[in-house]
Amino acid sequence: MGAKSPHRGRIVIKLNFPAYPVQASLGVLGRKWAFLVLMNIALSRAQRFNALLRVTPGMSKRILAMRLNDLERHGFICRAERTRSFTRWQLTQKGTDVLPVLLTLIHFGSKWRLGSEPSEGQPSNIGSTFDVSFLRRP
Amino acid sequence: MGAKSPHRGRIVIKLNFPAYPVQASLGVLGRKWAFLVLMNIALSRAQRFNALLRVTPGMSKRILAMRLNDLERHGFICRAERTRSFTRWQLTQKGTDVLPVLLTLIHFGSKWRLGSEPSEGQPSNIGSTFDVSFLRRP
DNA sequence: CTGCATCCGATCGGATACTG
DNA sequence: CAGTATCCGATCGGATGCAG
Repeated sequence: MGAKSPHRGRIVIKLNFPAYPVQASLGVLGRKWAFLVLMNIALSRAQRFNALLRVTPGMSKRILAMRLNDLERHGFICRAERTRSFTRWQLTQKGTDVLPVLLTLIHFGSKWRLGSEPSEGQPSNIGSTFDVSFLRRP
Repeated sequence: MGAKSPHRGRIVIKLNFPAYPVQASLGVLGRKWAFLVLMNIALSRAQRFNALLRVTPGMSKRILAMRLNDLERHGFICRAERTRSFTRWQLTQKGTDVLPVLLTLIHFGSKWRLGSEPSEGQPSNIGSTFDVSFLRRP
């Protein structure tokens, strides 16, 4: 993936990413609610449609359905169970591999208290909470 | 930040993030080109307007200016030098703290070859390359 | 060289209502 | 319960031109 070539007597290393992975990631996960949906599927036992809807205040049914489709099409999640009355979603391997990104992002976000800065105004996600009450142990 | 309360005889831990950090981060960095601009400032010696423009094929002047403003207003970057003929941008501490996120994101993106999947179609960033030829050592 | 102003088509996502 | 269909205002970002 790297190539060397002389450049004014110096070593030049040129990396060329055919499809730049960062923006490509953000293209899917950067959409509104997407990361949140992924997290909630990852962490909750409530991987069913209305449950996900409940733990994500402010997100509409339509957006949830869209995000589930996006995430499924891109291989982040899959249907673990599908009866005639409900569907249960779960992470794929790829989806699981995103979690480290998520954690560093949370770490960063927490450190800098994103969302409470003066210039932030009204972030589009204001009021969205992350409810992990489902994490109760038996 | 956490609260315990009884719930059907089990322990319930409820975390409530007043402003959810993930989406808040993405609100700034998730916009098109934003992450890329931040990276190029971080890694290149070419922190000047047209230089950034050159190493980011496909991005328009207007968008670069917008992203620079966004990133500056949110404290990711600042002007290191401003003469009447040019400006040099550099990362702030906050901007530097984003790099770990970036690295995990690159790691993930590389593993899954984002952008080259069948269902990806035409990612919005197609053709954007990450040129680090400026990393030549003296 | 480093931006800002304007225009404009494309896309996004919220509200609401409907369906198997 | 788990979505789909339709509408619509808001926003985004690309193109182009102008300015300090």
